[in-house]
Order: sequence, then structure tokens, then C-alpha cells
Amino acid sequence: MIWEVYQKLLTTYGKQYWWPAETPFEVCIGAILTQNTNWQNVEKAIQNLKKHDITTPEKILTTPTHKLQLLIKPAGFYKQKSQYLKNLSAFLLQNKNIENLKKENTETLRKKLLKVKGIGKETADSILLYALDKEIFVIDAYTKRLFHRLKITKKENENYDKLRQLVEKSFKEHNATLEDYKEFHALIVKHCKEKCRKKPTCENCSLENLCMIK
DNA sequence: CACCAGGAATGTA
DNA sequence: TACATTCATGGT
Repeated sequence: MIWEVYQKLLTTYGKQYWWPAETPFEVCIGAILTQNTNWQNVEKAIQNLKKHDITTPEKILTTPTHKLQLLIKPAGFYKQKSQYLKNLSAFLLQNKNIENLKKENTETLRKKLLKVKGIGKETADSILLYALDKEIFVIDAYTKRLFHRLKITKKENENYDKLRQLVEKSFKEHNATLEDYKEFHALIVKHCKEKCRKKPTCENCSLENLCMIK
């Protein structure tokens, strides 16, 4: 069922080519800045950082906190997020660099990321998938909502890791590629933003008719 | 498990 | 203009 949903979305919308960022480090920055915020506001924050040539973990750490806060302000929660960005940068430097991190085992890497204050499951998995090219599936509120409507899950607020493993199991059985993991998450976001609205609830959501609420 | 952490865009009247 | 809701969440 899950694989069919992916195929259906792919035919409907085509490839999305996520994540919109120039470097793996920019993906990491974006993953933190986008927490509880829309992407438009994140882009402004990222542009501000680029304008001031703050594009590496070293530069994030050497930028004074008040200046960093000012630059990322458009993305909201700037006091927390400025600290989160520094936590993440310090973590990356401890492990030499991003390329070096890619060599590590996926599950141990995930556990290490989750220890960084400011990185929860969704953020960790976004970084693993889109910055470190690990075959991990990212679960978000859209995924939970869509799967619930398709009756793949019983509860709207299903357990994160249970859901993730459900998708990963199905993907492994179909010999999915890294690109498939990236595309499926991107497609769910696109579909839900456009069609699978929060209100009203979708009564006749099926594989053939994926939450086509106007 | 409830609550809190800002700011900006969008919708509504 | 005033007010409410929503947004690629995580920590306490």
C-alpha cells in the first residue's frame, strides 16, 4: 500500500528534487531554522547568513550570538535557534566534517544527532536523508495525516519510529533507492499543502482518490 | 501530556 | 485595521 501511494504521488506531481540548498551544511541549517516555521521565512534567514558569508560551522561559532539572532530573526524562535545552530556546528566540528560523518553507521549517527540539543527526530532524519545521504524516511505532521486518512494507521498521532519503520520496511522490499526516500517525503509535503487540507476532514480518501479536497 | 518558545504570511470580516 | 490561524518542531 505504501509503495503504491508513493508511485501514485510520483505520477501525479513528478519529481520534486529536494532539498533546496546549495551545500549539505546549508541543509542542516535549514532543517533547524524550519522548525515550526514556513519555508519562505527560512529562506530570508538563510539569505541573511549568506550575505554575511556565514556558511560554515566555524563561522556560525565565531559569529556573536546577538548578531546571529538578528540575521535569523525572520525564521522565528531566533533565541533558541541561534543556540541550536551553534550546538549543531560544534557537533559537526567534533566529527571533523560532514563528509567524514557520512562514513558512519546510520543508526549510531542518528543517536548522536539526537543528543544535540535542538535536534529532534524529524530534524535528525531530515539531516540524515538530505545532508548525509542516508536511507532514512522523514516523518512529519503531513505524513501522519495522510497515512491516517488512507487508513494505513489507526491514530492520527501514530508513534514516530513505528511509522518510519513501516515506510522503510516497505521501501526495502521494493528495492527503493536513496532518491526514492527523498522524493516520497517531498511529494507528501507537496500533496498535503495543496490538496490534503486540515479542514474539512476527507471522508473518501483512497489510493485512487488521494485527499483531493479543493 | 500540556505548555511554551517568536515572527511572518495568509485568511477573514 | 483588527484579529485568528497556520507554518518542513523540540524541550521542559
